[in-house]
Amino acid sequence: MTARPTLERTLELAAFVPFRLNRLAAGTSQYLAIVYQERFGLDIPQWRVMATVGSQQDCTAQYIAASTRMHKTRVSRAIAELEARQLIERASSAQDRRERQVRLSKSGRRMYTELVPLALARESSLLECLSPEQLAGFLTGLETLERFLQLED
Amino acid sequence: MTARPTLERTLELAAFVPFRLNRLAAGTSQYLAIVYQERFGLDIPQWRVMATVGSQQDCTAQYIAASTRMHKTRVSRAIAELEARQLIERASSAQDRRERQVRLSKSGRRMYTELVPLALARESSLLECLSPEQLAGFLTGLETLERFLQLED
DNA sequence: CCGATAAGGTTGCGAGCGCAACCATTTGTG
DNA sequence: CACAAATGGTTGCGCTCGCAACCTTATCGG
Repeated sequence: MTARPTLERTLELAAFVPFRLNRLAAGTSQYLAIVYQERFGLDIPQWRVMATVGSQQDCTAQYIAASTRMHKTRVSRAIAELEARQLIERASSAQDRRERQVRLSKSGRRMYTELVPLALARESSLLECLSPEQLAGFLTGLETLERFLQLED
Repeated sequence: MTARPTLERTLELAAFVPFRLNRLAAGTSQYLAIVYQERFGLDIPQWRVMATVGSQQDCTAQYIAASTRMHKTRVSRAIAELEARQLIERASSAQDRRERQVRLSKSGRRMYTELVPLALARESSLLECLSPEQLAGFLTGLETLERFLQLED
């Protein structure tokens, strides 16, 4: 356990948890990039939109923004690019003509069904470096931090 | 424990660890920003340079880039801004006139001694949401992941 | 029923970042 | 000793992102 008094006069960045979490997140993204980027030519916003639309068809840009925690302009641009690549389709909603329903196209769904197992396998291959007890402990801490920072949906 | 078969055909982003780690890192940065940003007017690169130079005086830009894992251009610009604010000073090295030794100025050191306790306290206040056992388990998993992804110095 | 306000979504713009190219200096090699 | 290659660091450029402003459509209040 790395207990540490609060009154220290120096700060080692390599031991500072916020820094380590940023570094870990970047490393993890890098580790995952090989599946969505090199193989499918998606960047992170596009990948997140694909993942969201794939599991929750007929959703709005707003819903995507909320559940991915991305800014709505970032979502808007990712959607526009995916539509240009004909991976998703948009239809104006009948009830509310401001919003547009987003769904996967045929080729989008094909990519999705190919992409998801690879992404999940990559996640597993990452987490396999942890023993079952380590994984459980890590996820418990992660959940508590998420609740504390109100990061859940 | 969130065991999950690898052959699932759908992916819930909210349960996908790489996504959750990115979200946590962003949330943590946000949580920390109040000390270095609002109070001292530093952005993240500047804050990291300050932290590094403060604990390791007379280091080079290269050393800062390596230990913060930032791109050397990002470091170069952060240093230039901190120098313009007279928080750090640079002196050309005698042995190798390409490199420049970076150190905190008087006012830089004053800011550092004010900043470090606040940052550490903020880190503690974040981690206090975890029980001691949760913290230990979380840090253990974090370390293992760091080793696996080769994120250490 | 009309005007004000809000909500879904897009776009112009400026800031920050990484890549590649560059300058200055040092090190290695014939 | 000279020249090629490597290293520390900076800068031009294009890309991405978030903010603010905007357009369109819905909703609310009188």
